[in-house]
Amino acid sequence: MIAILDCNSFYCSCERVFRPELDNKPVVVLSNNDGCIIARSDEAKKLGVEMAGPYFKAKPLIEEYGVSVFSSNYNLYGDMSWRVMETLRMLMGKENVEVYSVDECFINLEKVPNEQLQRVAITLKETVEMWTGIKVSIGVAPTKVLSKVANRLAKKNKAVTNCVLVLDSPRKIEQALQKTAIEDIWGIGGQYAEKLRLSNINTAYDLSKKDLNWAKKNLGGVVGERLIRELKGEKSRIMEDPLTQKKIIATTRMFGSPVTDIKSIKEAVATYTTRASEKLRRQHGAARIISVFVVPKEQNFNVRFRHGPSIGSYTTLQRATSITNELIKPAVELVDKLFEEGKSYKKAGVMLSGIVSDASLQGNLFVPAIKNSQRMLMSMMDNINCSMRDDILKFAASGTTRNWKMQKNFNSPCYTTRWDDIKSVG
DNA sequence: TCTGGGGTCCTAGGACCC
DNA sequence: TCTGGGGTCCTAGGACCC
Repeated sequence: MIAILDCNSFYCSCERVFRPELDNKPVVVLSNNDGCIIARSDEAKKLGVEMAGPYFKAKPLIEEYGVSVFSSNYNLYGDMSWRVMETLRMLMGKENVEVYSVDECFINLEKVPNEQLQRVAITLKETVEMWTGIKVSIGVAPTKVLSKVANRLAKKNKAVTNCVLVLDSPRKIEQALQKTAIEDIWGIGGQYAEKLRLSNINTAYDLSKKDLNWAKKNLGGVVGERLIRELKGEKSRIMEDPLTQKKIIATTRMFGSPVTDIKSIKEAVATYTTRASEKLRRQHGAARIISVFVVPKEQNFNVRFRHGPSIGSYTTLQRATSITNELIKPAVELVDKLFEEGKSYKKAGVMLSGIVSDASLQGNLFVPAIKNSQRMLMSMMDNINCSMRDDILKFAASGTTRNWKMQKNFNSPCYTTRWDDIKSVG
């Protein structure tokens, strides 16, 4: 059996751990740039605050009910996430925990006898909550997709399930599938849901009855086929190796306000490249392809949502590298190619791909070998930036004024990752 | 006035190779 | 009087996830 453990209203819960007076009060967390709402506590959901809705639209409601508002604080969430995952790795063995996202992970329960599943799940839940202060929900079932179904129902009926639901018999699975609408299945998005509804397939149960060839034709080939296998209880998505490296590393941001000068865009791109190469070094990788894109601010007021077209280009380097300044140079050159005088931009991004492991770096006969001193400099900068504040050390290309920086008007302190911000007691 | 950021996997089609 | 078949790699684009 497989479990999925998922933190309840994760970002809100993180904020509340350090502000216990907000327990049982409505709380929301905003996306970067304070643009839209990306997490809501149960109390905020009940008030009718919508997920992913723009903040300015929900503002009247938020003010009326005195909802607490936070800008996103990814240092805090990343650290709290690590604590949750580390707790589970300690309890179940790290080879049995697959981190799926910042607030979710799959847990392999193959070795747990069926009659103990419920007890084990409850122990996991209680231990995580006690050690980290973060509330979680757990769904257990024979496959990943079914465990997602279980998890969703566990959360939906908190009063009955206490946030733990085990689907350990064909009858329980069938009932759960009947209670799950087609668009609530993991892997069915808006497009497919609409298509399926037109064919009169309305619940997960209906879909589980379709045959595999039908899925192959109508549900995106092997992806759909696997999904239906999973719904039928046949394992088709296995536990994945936690050590695999990311294939793409991206750092992209909206600007705090539209930008019209190339210098600011170059500074932003240099800064994003710095961030991205830090992520790259963290997984001991090196990248051979660097792409840069910019998004012009649309002139048409009717196009209000979803980023307009982005304009991008990429450079393939002679050899893979993880050294920041070797990546900044081509990145900034790409900006020269993309930027158009007189245009106004609202977003830019950097993506690293063609990633190989640092250990297996392919040399290229025509470029000199990497200098060790560069490597040491990089790792020193990473250490200093990590242990002190963000960005204490940076490259001159990143600029010092940064009027493109995003807005964050409701920031909470970095309680767990910055010495100056640690809570004092008594 | 004002709508995020960072990923994954898959398919199709073209280029190229033997 | 007639032009294969199979494989790999790359890119663009679609769909989905949290």
